[in-house]
Amino acid sequence: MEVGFRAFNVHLEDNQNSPENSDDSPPSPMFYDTKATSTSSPKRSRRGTHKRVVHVPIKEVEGSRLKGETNAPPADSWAWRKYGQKPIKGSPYPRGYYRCSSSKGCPARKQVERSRTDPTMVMVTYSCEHNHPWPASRSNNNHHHNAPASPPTNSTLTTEPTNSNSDDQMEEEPPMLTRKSKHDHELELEREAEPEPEAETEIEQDKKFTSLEVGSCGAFASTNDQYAWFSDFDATSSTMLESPMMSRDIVEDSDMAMIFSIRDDEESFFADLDELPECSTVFRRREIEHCRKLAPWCGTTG
DNA sequence: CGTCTTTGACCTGCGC
DNA sequence: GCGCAGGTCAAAGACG
Repeated sequence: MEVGFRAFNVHLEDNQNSPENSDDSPPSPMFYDTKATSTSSPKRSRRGTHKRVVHVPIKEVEGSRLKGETNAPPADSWAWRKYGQKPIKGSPYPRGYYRCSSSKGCPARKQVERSRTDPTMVMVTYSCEHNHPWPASRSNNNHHHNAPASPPTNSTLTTEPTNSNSDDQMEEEPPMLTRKSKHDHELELEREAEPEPEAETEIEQDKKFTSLEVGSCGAFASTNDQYAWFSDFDATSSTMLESPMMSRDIVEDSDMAMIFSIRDDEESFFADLDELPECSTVFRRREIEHCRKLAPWCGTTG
């Protein structure tokens, strides 16, 4: 199973400086101005939508790789359907275009492209938000272990999604699961179904987050389901922190700041875990503990 | 049979 | 206004 959707680098595509460019050379102007301000045409509005760029280690992606896809989409719990692929000038890797297939009219889209400078990373650009709740079937399972992660809020570490309203909400980047990975994911969930000691506290956290989330992600029903996918992240502190969703609130916490500072260590730590395809359960536990060390509030109610 | 991937063509936005 | 590049559509084929 995909260890989860770990965004090692999350950036809000805010016109201005997209730091991520530092990572990937900025050959494509898109990264700088894609986020236009007017979403006039519902159809092809290249710059009409806000985009969030997430860097994900290819390793994770491999887990969900579909038939030798060069850059399979990192797994999140939404169902994505590929509708196009294009070679990008300046990049040796093509960019894949995916749209949410969980719901028919869902405008959510994402672009998956391997990093030019770091082939081990894939850049996932999300645009538009889901106009439907988190897939119920999945959320049910997810609820088994709601992670105490972090407050689901929009925004990101670096920039505040001025994007406003609807577009931004995408934050809900769900731990997506592609067709095949979905199955695996569910199997994993079954294995993990066992309640954990932290369960209660996690629930508390969940409640807490629930209240927080409301309002930030208004586009779709703000319910636990909405963030059910969080469970996929689980206590993956590192993931959560960098997830576009939670970043903002988290960052507000001084503790979190510390976490960010140590993120490098975490990365290496989790990187090793990545190697383990089915360590999700252990992984989560360790993450939780780790998280607690880093942030006392993590995994506890107070 | 339904869904998804692939792929070429078309459309739109932007820079010159 | 023209050309380039990115983004999307839609048909065909593949897979479960």
